[in-house]
Amino acid sequence: MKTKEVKTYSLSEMKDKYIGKDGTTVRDEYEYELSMDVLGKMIKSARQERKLTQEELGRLVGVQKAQISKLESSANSATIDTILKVFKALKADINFNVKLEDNFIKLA
Amino acid sequence: MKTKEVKTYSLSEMKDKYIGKDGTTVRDEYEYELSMDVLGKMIKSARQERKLTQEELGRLVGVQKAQISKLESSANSATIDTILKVFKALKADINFNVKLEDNFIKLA
DNA sequence: ATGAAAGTTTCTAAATATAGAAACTATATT
DNA sequence: AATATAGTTTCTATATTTAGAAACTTTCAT
Repeated sequence: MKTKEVKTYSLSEMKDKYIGKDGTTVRDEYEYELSMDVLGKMIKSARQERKLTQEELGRLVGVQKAQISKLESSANSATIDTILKVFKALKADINFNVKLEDNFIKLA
Repeated sequence: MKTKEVKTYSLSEMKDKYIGKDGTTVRDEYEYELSMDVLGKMIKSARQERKLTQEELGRLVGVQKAQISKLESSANSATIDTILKVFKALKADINFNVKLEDNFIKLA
């Protein structure tokens, strides 16, 4: 997998952007640009919110803790299937959207 | 890849849910549950909005038209890398979020 | 400082995705 | 109906991901 150095934000940094509103955080409504990097961090963050160790999450997913570690550190580019399996085990919903940019020019 | 039969909506069906607001559609703000199925349909829909054939998109991504066809029909579970490559070629931003469900019970 | 628990890395094997090429099918257009 | 264009499927090869197991390292509590 080819990787590129990009400015990253820690999850907590990103989550700090949330606006507290009578108890419920809007945090989970915050949108992230899709990347394996952020996805891995989201898995870790969700696992921690569930108070699970990598081994426990592994058991829920049906894999070794080593797999969870690899996913969280985005050691490689996971398949959609794998991502879904993990979030399902965490009882988390993952939603997305696509937005076309304005600057597209179709060349002949 | 294991698949499951689920009730699906066509992209246009889904997009019909948008609320028109002075010219600009809110359509692109609509959120979809992550699945290879929907992802494939989004690629197709975005490609069509760009007025590209599968062959042309293939050229932009750097693959044969057959690959684009496979992705759009979700013949398999793509990797995040592949998904990103395609949306990048389409000059489209893909964002996501994760929401923890309430009904999680950690068993001992 | 020691020990236990949690997380990471490395090795190997197996499964799956990616890819091109070519044949095939479907869709339009005239 | 014939042709061109667009999209799909099949075949084969290669690359990559997934996975377990075990060794290793880090972190944390005492």
